[in-house]
Amino acid sequence: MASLNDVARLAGVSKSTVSRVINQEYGVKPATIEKVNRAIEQCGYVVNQIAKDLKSSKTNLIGVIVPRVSSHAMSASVDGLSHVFDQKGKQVLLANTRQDDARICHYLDLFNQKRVEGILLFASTLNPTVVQAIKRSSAPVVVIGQDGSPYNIPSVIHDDYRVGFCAGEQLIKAGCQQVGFLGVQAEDIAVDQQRYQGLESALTTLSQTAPLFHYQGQFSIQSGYVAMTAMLAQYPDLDGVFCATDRIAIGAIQALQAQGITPGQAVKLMGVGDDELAQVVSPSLSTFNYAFDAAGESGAKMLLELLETGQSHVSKLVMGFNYISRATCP
Amino acid sequence: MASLNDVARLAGVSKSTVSRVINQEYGVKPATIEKVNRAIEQCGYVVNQIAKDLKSSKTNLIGVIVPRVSSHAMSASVDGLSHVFDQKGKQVLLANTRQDDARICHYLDLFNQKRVEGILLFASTLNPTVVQAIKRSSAPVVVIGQDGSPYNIPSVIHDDYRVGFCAGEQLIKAGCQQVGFLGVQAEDIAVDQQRYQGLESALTTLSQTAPLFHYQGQFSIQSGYVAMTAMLAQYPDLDGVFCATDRIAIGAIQALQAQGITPGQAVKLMGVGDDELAQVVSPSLSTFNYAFDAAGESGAKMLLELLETGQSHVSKLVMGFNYISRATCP
DNA sequence: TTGAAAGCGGTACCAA
DNA sequence: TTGGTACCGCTTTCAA
Repeated sequence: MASLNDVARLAGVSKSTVSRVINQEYGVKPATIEKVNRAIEQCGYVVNQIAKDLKSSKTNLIGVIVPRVSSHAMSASVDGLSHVFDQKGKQVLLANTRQDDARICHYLDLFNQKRVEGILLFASTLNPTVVQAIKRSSAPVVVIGQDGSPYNIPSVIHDDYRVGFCAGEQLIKAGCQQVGFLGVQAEDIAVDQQRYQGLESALTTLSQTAPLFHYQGQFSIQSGYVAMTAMLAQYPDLDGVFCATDRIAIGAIQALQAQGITPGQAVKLMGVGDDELAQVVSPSLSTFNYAFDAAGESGAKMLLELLETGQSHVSKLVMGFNYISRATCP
Repeated sequence: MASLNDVARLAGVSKSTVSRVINQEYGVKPATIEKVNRAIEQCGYVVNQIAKDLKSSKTNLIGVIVPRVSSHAMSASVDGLSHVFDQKGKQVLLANTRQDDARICHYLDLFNQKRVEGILLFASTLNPTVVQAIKRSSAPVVVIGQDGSPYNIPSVIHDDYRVGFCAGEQLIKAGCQQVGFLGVQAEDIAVDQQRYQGLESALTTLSQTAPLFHYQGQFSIQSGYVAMTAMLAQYPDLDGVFCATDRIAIGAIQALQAQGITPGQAVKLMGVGDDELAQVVSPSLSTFNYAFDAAGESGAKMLLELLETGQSHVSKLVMGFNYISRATCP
């Protein structure tokens, strides 16, 4: 592949001159420009950004680590953030951990070697190993989805505790007295712990009851189905279920229907995330709108501010939400 | 940020020696290794992969261009391909055109400057400008989703014509006699043209009729709704609709229901893609299973083979599909 | 207006 | 076993 040197030789000028022409610098004789451009054309020269990056120690690269991309939350977030970075001329290096948290550290290190300017980490857990890896990263890291502020890590989170509380409120308002929670792994503070605690708080505060159960499954329709089936057997009297995600809720709906129960009547339920699925499923699923694209954008902007000013004024950004009432909890 | 030189000075040895220690090369005195490692620790040295990349002219970088990531097809494909690249130690540089085809060329050029080793392009159109940009790319390009073989561009495609034909077959078998097509922009050969032509061929061959209409809208539920509403007004007698994607079909279902028509009875319909939505919507949507994750993987493997052997034995890979019969076309 | 040379942070060959 | 040095491809003084 042709280099500056090749072009220079071909045009019969020096490297410096070619460099000047390429970067449209001031003070090159038009005739020389012409000569050089012909040479560039002739040998199909393409700038070597690697060499430039090395020389300037600037890569315009942003690392993004995700647990997977095929979920409403992830794909919307990635669309959001990529737009922001795009406008700033930053390129996105994408790493997919496939839900294997151990790989987070691996990618954090790899990204630092590649000299990314900053890293956006979509975390489902924030264990000590990960925190440590973040701490030793030279590139600033913004965490999305979990609260890193206790470790002084700038984060964008959803208002998970309050969502749980609202869910409790709504279920109580709808007349539920036996309410359970379908969550995920305990390590997921945001999705499992916070949402559960919010619910618990609402139930104790507003109706002097405690959640009937706290099931911990996976992020899938399948898992929601299994969970709901099991809980239904164990607590035949339950009349309200708060599901940590819409997909889990969809599984729960299917499980209820399999038992001849119409969701929204004897048993009310709701999910979180406003996945397109929620609008489409029948009966339609009451849920909370989480602005995932905005969260991605916000994380990106936060990181950019961190890069530009050396520090961000916001150390923790809590995204709001809206309750969307549909058929499963009218 | 500390460099080899800094470490060398700190350890009182030469760059070469530090390099040897870092790369665990053979023939360094244990005491020296110890010294160097202490120095590395002390100044927090991190390998500069940019410098290595320049020296070795090898980046381990793969460029991936997508029109957007928040769709079932895209997100599943990206999950698939990232797994394959991961295993080979390749990193993914992700570009999001946001459905703006003009940006494809921009990214192709940018990626070449960044010296990616290869490019995976998810295309919704393959216009002459794009073809030209692909041709001048030094990094090999594999196209996914559109057939580039006429231009001698290796591609992974879905069997769009045959899907259209099968859809026609199924609708006819279900008794439909007035069948229309809800497509997308004409530039999308695969999704709009091929699927339509397959349908047309089935109808003319098997029932000596022609499609009632060929509507061209967008890739969204909303657009499907609008389209179905309009077509229903124009062709009140229609009894079968083939939708280019599941999301369009979902919109169509909602439009039918808004008119008091039960999809699957007087009007049968089916989509393409086996989006999770199709399983969840009510009545459930008959569709064709496209293995998007496998398509992503295949594209990745094809590209890797191209990189390793200099040329691929496969120049066009056609992915199969399965018909999934559900309530909208029993 | 142009060229020579140093340097970004590594690797690799040759000498010592 | 170690160090010196050239070089990867580009930018950027400094001189000419």
